[in-house]
Order: sequence, then structure tokens, then C-alpha cells
Amino acid sequence: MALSKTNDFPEKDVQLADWCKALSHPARIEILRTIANRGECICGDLVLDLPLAQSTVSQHLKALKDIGLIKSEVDGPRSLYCIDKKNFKKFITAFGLFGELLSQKLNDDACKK
Amino acid sequence: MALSKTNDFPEKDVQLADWCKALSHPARIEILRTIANRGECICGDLVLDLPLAQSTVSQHLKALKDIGLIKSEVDGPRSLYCIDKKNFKKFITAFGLFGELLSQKLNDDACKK
DNA sequence: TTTGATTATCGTACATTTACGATGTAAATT
DNA sequence: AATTTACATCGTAAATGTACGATAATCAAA
Repeated sequence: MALSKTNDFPEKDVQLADWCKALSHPARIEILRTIANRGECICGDLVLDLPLAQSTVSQHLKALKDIGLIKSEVDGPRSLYCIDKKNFKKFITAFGLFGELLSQKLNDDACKK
Repeated sequence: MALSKTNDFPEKDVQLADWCKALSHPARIEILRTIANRGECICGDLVLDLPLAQSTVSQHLKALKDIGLIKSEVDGPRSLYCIDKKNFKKFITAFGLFGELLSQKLNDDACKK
């Protein structure tokens, strides 16, 4: 990105923002949920569930894989996807910390409206 | 959106995705944190903190306000921003639920790699 | 009431995202 | 070897997002 200034921000915030971006589309939320529910699944299963073309689903899977929330292994002509537990937990922890720190500050009522 | 298919997804997932989208830029993460830390603050304070032009910061504030995570009140020539606690907690709760449900499924080791 | 301070909005440029069909690739099956 | 199955990648179109400068709007203070 030439126009973007994301590199002028703290690395931790960029990381959290990138993870959130990965969840910023309902298809990717459903994909994560489906993979978690089934333990693992292939692209074709997701195409049946989602109102999207195969190439689009594959694109969303790539986005989730690039950011590290899922991983895959070859299974014959198929690709088997599963949650990358280590990274997923990192994300949940980082997000939880963020939410917690902010929530603490909200105890004393600062806003009138 | 004509090309987008977000309306073909469950409303709850769209809502969660939209909230995550609001956190998908490090500037908006820092803005939320700063507002929470100070209880309330004005655009000018944030402009001093962030490596962005005033108009850009104002744009990010609008995005956070449109999604409901912050609200504002007039204070002379300024605008005073603060966290919208009710909605913020809704978001944290929804996200926490999502993370928890998925984490539960990750207990039995499904992935080899 | 003019000036100054502060913020919002407009216009614009460029990058990124989302979506699809078409095509390429790799492995199993015939 | 040819075919089928499953998936990834390419090319492309349209929509969104990010960023800025310039300008408009609002209110306080001089």
C-alpha cells in the first residue's frame, strides 16, 4: 500500500486490526464457525453452505489462511481446512485483552448522553 | 452494494462482521483506546496523537459513530466523543460468545498439522 | 460583528475488497 | 492415457476504503 499509513502505527495494533479485518465479512465468520464445528472441512462443503461461487469461497479461505487463522493439508484432490488453534487463541486473547482494558475504563460514567 | 452479497447472510453474522470491520484499522483501534482512557476527547486531541490529517481522523470518527461504538455531543466549537457503552458491551459480548463457541470445539485435536 | 478555533464535509486520487467466470493444476478413477 | 473431481489462480468489473487538501459550518471570544 502506498497510500496507506498502517506502518506508522504500533505493530500490536496493526496485528489486532488485521485479525479483525479477517472477521469483517460474514462469509469468513461462517467459514470459521463451520470449520470449527466440523473439526475440519473441504472447500466444496463450504460452497454448498454459502451463497457464493467456488472461486469466491476459495478466495475467502486464502484470506483466512494468509492471516493464519486456518491452515490446510492436501487430501487427494481435495484440500482439508482446519483452525490454526495456536494463532486463533492468540487472536482471541489479544482481542479479549483489548475489550477488557476498555471495559474497565467504562465503569466511571464519563459520557452524559 | 450491488455486487456485495452481505444481505444473503444471517443478520447476526453481518452485525458481528460490521463491528469487526470497525476495528479493522489501527487508527480506529487507537481512537477507541484513547477515548476510553480519557473518558472523552475531542477530534483535535486525536489528530495530535495519530499520524493522519484532521479530515482523515474525522472520517474514522464518523465510521465508529455510524456503527454505534462511539457517540458525540457538541461542546462549543468542538465535538466531544465518548464510548457508547451499551453498544460496545453488546459487541464485546457477541464477540466473546463467538470466540468461546469456537474455542470449545478446538479441544479435541482434529488437525494433524 | 469580525476573527479565530474547531470540526465536518466535499472532491478527488489511488488502493483494496468482493465477486464472478474461465482456465490451470493435481490427484483419483476409469 | 483419458476422464473426472476438486481446488487454486487469473483476469476483470464494480464497490469500498483510505487519505489528503480545500472549503463550509459552527460557536466562542475579542
